[in-house]
Amino acid sequence: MKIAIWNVNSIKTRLEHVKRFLGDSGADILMIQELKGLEFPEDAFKEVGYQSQAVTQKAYNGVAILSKKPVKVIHDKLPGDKKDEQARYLEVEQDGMRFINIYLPNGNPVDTEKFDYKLAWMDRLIVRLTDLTKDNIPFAIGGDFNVIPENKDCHDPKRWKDDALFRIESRKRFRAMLNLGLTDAFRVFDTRAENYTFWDYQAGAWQKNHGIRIDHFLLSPTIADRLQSCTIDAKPRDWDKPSDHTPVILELAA
DNA sequence: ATGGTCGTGTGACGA
Repeated sequence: MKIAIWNVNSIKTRLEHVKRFLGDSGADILMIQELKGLEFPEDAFKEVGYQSQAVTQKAYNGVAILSKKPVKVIHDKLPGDKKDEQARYLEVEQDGMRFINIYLPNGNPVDTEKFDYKLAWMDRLIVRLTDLTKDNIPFAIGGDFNVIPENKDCHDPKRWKDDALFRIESRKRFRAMLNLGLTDAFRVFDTRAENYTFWDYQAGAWQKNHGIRIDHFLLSPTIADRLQSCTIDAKPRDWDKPSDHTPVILELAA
């Protein structure tokens, strides 16, 4: 089966892009982030053969899971803080597996409460993934992690040195997730630098390949055993009016 | 060093 992730930077603006990607990729499941609005075009996806589950809020954030087959929603927010209203987490079940879609907080500027929120959100996520691991529940978590794991995951480490996406506090927590026994699916197949999933709209970043790798798939051990491929599909970044992110596609043995 | 770009929703803020 094929599962993809994509930060679309507004579903209203990128509806045709997403439909085109579904057609091109034939993905069984597509997890999208940054919907950026209350409305979700459920009917438009139904017309092309995908049911959807969406968690939305006004203007910001928002995540959805599109699927050819039905899914059961397990959590529509990250457990651990009843006061957290931001639409950033969706966990569903299909065929005994959990698929978790996240839009992890950006965290900039680092000298504000936004960075504290990011780190606290990551701590809650580690608790959730620890629980799933203890219960031996097979899962794939994917989405916009807003973390640059290593130097080679950005074009210019000096430029990112003090950024919330690259600060040691963020990378340490990402590492803690890997240390649960999870696999960074993309890195199984390609360990080279200059593989990116995001390029800023400004300063010709895309044309110069000045990007960062911040959209990830992490797999629990039994799912990792079925891993066949994980690739970055850079083509949609070159379409008209693109998102600033591009999809990552995961293939698992049936 | 500065300004450079998008999106929401029509301001300023977020990325």
